[in-house]
Amino acid sequence: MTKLQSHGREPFETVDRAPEAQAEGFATVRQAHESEMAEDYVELIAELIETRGEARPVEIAERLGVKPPTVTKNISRLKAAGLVRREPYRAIFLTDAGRELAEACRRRHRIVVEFLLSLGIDEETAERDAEGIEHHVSTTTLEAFEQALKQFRNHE
Amino acid sequence: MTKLQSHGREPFETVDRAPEAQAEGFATVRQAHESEMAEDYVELIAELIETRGEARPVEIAERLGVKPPTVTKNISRLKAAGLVRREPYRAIFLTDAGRELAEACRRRHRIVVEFLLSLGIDEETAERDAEGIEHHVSTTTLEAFEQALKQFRNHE
DNA sequence: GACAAAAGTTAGACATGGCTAACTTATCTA
DNA sequence: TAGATAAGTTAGCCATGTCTAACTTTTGTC
Ligand SMILES: [Mn+2]
Ligand SMILES: [Mn+2]
Ligand SMILES: [Mn+2]
Ligand SMILES: [Mn+2]
Repeated sequence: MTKLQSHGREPFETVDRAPEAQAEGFATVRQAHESEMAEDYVELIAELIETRGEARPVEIAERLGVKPPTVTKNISRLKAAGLVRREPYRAIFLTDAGRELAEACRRRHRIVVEFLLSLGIDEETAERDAEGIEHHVSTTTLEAFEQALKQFRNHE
Repeated sequence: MTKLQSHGREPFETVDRAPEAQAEGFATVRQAHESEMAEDYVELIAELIETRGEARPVEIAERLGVKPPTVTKNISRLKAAGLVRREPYRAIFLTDAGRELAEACRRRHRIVVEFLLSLGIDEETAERDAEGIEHHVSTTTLEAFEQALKQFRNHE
């Protein structure tokens, strides 16, 4: 029976983890940030193609809130990564790999947003927070969100 | 009565937002990433001081999974930002501002972890995902998490 | 079809946050 | 207390993702 000195009802307890486990956690976050640019771009490109017929750098820049040269540079990185196909001065297309990644990202994005909405959060906040959160949600957590969402839909 | 062609039970609908709103969302994510290093460091420093008596670069490096020179560089940034006080080759202390930030971050971190745990997620996954998610949780969402947690604790 | 406007690219700069190699300082131990 | 070991720093490199300024290409209009 360790943990004797009980101190008046502390609702949370800081779990202390092994240093390596903690380090791995931070490494996971850094990795997530490395994939983030690609994920947001292909997701957006897929949506632009669907809703506007094509994906143009100007529009990508406008939606992401960055300047056109940033888009040019990043698109060429995506091309090098085999996610998009494109010739200079023309619209941007997704490769099969790009389309696959985009679909996975869109699905994940929607689940995160819907989950936040189910908590009573307003649409604007849900979208904003989801835009960052989505990249840090593991498969396990995504499934938990889906599960909670299902419960919510049955219940209310 | 718009939206005529109903297609077999689509559980999610992609909300299309104004370009500026979307851009603001991405800008928010970028800002969150700018504060992330400082937040993770002060949080960890506070915990090391509490549990080990002092915060040493080696230990910070080990826990973050980075090399010592990275810590040196980042600590000097934190010092420039007024979050940390320290002399070369000595342990690291938090300023009042640093302590305040650390407390807010620790609280937020705990809430996110507890919330994920309440969804049935295992501890290791909860901690890992929370490490990234915490930086993208607005006040609104944090409150919603707390609320859900309260419900959960009452219920089960 | 010429030319103006819009879209896109290139070049070059900058901040951030990682790294290694080599050096300095502090701590431990025989 | 000397010498070895551990801890910490410095210098310099790199990738990422942002920007501005200037140039090129495409598009739209008269
Ligand atoms: Mn995103
Ligand atoms: Mn997204
Ligand atoms: Mn974190
Ligand atoms: Mn993030």
